[in-house]
Amino acid sequence: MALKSKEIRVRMAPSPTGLLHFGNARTALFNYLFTKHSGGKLILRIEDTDIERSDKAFEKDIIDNLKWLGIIWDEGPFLQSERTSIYIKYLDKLVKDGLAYYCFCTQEELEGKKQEQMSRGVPAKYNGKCHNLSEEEIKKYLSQGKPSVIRFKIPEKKVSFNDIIRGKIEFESSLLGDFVIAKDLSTPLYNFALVVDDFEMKISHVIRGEDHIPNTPKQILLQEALNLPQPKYGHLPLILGPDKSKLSKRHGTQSIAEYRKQGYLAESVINFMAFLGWNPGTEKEIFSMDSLIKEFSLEKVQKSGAIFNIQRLDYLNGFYIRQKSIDELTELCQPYLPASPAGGPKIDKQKLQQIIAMHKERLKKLSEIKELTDFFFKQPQYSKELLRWKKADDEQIKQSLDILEKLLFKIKRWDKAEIENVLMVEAEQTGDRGILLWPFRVALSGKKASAGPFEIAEALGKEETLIRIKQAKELIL
RNA sequence: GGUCCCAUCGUCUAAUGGUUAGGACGCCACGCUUUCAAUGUGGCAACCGGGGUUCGACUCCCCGUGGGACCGCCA
Repeated sequence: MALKSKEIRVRMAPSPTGLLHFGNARTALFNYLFTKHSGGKLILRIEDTDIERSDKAFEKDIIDNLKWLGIIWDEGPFLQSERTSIYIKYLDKLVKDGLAYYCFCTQEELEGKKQEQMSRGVPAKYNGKCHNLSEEEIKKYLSQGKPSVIRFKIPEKKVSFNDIIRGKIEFESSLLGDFVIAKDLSTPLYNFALVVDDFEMKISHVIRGEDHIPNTPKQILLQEALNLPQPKYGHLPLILGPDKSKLSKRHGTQSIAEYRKQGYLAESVINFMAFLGWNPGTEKEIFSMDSLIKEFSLEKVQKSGAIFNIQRLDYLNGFYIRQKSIDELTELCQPYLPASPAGGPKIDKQKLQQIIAMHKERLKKLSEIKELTDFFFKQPQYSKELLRWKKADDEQIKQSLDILEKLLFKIKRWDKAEIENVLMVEAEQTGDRGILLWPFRVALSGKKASAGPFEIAEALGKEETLIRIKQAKELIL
């Protein structure tokens, strides 16, 4: 049965049994892009039928991070746990119609069967043992309180659907086995609740991970039994770990929250995720959410899985950081910096912006700002050897520091251009600028790699700069 | 084991029967530079294999092979 309405209605249906991770988030993004591109409505549905594993904290994490990413829905969030009365009607009908039945098999019994089937090389599926139970037997077992579940009676037929991304996919339903659709009359399970909800919410397109392909025939059969329309399906390729298996916890933390905490920008994560399985067909690689919406189409989605490549995310994040204004970037870096300098020079807002500005293009993620700029907030600690430029001896280093001290002391207008002017004249005369400039930079930063010494000196201020030169001299003695 | 899905540089990918197989990340070299970045230039690097179809296959078909997903009273 085809959907009557032309309206495009799409759902994101995460289950709150874990944090929002790259897999979920990418699926959510593609749902969002598809919906917005086609002017449809996006519905957020929380699939929390499993009360054991569902957690409000996860639900909150998913919602918060979806918002942070800029993936905004039009309706919901709807919680399946609050919709049981709706499912019950449909479940009831199915049982009354004889299309679903009680099963009293124990889990041990079932597990043994499955192992046996697999070792025999036949499809692992339920054998339909309880399908032939009589009314009396069922009543008896039920009144005895014997544990039971409700299974859907699979009709034997070919089930096929036309996947938007993959084309025709066909299954033989006899290989499926009667699956469990509810624990009891008031506790529906995933496959059942989903089919009812997709109908109730008038979902036109189901866009989800490839791992759901095997669920699709089950859901189609359920739709047919309930006489419900069939939405269109599109199965996205999986995001893979370095070992090419489905991305999961064993590949390390993949939660969006964790990346966010490390200082990845939402725009980088979005741009990155979009290209995991999709590309515009042009050589353009930098996309904002708006331009993604404009150019996205499911037809251009890849069929094969994409390995999660952190280096690319880092590159993108560095790129987006460099696009930020100093104002904005300073704001973003603030949480990663010490609240107040411990023993170092006073740092006001303008100074802070100066410091951020000189590290802008060295940043791959915001959290790195701490390590990069720590010497502004406290006296640097370093070994004497670090002051040595190439094969300079102690005497040479001392001489350089003396010259620096003398020249810097005389500077009236303390800004980086003036400092550079004064020092470069001297540095050029030595024939190797490093003789003067390397110890200068190390004395100020205590690092073997840092931003340029002139801008550091300017930000540090004349007094602090001279203090640090003196400290370097003490080290060399 | 069964079912299903997939297959271009290390990675993400372009190519829709005719290209020196293109771009990006990463890597290497060089330039700029006191260092590290950023940046510029250049380089290395791929059509899984075998059969067809065709004047011509990365592109279409078949068979292998390889990888993956699923086979829950999870979603």
